[in-house]
Amino acid sequence: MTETDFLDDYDPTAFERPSVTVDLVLLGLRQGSPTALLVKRQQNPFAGQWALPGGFVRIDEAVDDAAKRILHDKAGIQSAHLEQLYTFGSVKRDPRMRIISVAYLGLLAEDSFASALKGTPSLLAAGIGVPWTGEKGGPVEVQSLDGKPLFLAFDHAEILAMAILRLRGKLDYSDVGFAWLPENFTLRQLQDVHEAILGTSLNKPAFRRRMLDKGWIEGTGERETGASFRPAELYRFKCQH
Amino acid sequence: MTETDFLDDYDPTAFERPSVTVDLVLLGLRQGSPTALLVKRQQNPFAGQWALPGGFVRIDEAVDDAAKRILHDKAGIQSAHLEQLYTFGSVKRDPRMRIISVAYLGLLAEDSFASALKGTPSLLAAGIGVPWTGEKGGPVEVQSLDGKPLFLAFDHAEILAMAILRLRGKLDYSDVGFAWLPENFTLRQLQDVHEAILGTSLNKPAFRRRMLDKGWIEGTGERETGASFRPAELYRFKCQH
DNA sequence: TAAATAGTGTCTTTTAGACACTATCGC
DNA sequence: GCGATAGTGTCTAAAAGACACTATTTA
Repeated sequence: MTETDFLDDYDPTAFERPSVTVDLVLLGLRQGSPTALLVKRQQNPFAGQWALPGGFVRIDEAVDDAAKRILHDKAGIQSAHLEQLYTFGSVKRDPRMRIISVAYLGLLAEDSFASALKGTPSLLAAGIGVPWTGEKGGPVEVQSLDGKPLFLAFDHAEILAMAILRLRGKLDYSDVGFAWLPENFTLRQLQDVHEAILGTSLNKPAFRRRMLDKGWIEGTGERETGASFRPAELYRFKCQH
Repeated sequence: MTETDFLDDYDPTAFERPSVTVDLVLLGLRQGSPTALLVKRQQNPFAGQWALPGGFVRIDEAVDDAAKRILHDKAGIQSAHLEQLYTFGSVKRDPRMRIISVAYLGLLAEDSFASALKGTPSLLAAGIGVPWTGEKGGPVEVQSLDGKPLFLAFDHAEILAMAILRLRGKLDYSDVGFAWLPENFTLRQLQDVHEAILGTSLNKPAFRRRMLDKGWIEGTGERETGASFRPAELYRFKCQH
């Protein structure tokens, strides 16, 4: 509240305080589909189920910094596109105690995602199921890469659903569409990312026109290598259009 | 963090916990301009400056419920369009102690706004200054209704700026544009609200077409009264298009 | 009938989708 | 030259802006 007449009414030290945590929705692109990084719970509650990586916010640490620290400590990732998503604050979301959790959305480039999986064996890559195609939100269905359904602990399915909606919503007015691409990329790759996020197919000429007209990207003059056909030009994202 | 192997590493009871508060950005429309409700701080820090109404989240209370309670207790408002905005979590945002604040955006219809001002004398209506027109965000300039600049306490100018950007961003894909209107309204009133939020003027025929094509509103067959010229038809918002 | 605003018809401009076509690479 | 994909030209459809025009009410 940070407001003095309220402090008069309620001395904060006289009230029990909630714990505050950060939960990370870490999304990458695997085989053309959005994929989340999860950790398996070893103990109750929700033992054996999967959860978002998370951790406590320390008393001398900004919430944003806690998110970065947990990204590093829990997922072994040095840096990623990280942004605050929403704060989940219902009373009983953790059955043990009052925990308010600030959720963050992190987008991992392909190499980042792969090395996190390799370097931290407790992590699992999970595909995002049907309601990805849905509109309204609500909990999301998640499945392991071999197709088995996974059950997420706590309200984490709801958090994941919100992450996905945010991603879609921000796709065409922010730089989130570039987070899953290497520094230099082809327009085809960019279109693949957009199609994966939106879950639809897009018109090629229209997509090119829009992307080039926005002025967010510029050609490098270089071309992709390794293709057994005509190589496409490589583009790069011009920071801060 | 609601994740057991983390609980093993860090016993939450062993760590000092932050206080969690809610701050409300309560916006109404006064004389065609967006206007915020502020309270004057009586004590240090920031004594004499203006702040957003706020209060502590109780240990047995959902954050959303805290926002509703503070809306009622601090502003005397029974109900309003209230949605979570963002969580401000830097370490030194309150110089006295560690406070993490979850900001909410509330939109008040004209009568609600007026009766809040009347019923709670400590509240002030403040106009929103220049950077309202800006694009990027950053702190916002605020002025009293007679044009004098006001200085907001803490990071509240930043919170207010974010509220404004959120409002603009959600205007054409959500129902926020109706929150400032009575149940029955004319298309001219609706356009005025949109123009106030966007800070631009809009094309009348195009605006009508878009609104009617969306299917969110329906005519009532009634007409406005009290006009000294041709009265306009009254429309109503069809909940949940 | 004058004043003032509600509400509409239509032309132009812009933007998006469809689709076919040309260009260029490795083999 | 063949296969395959990059990249473009152009037609069409849909949406948005501009602007003038008609309609309706009060005074």
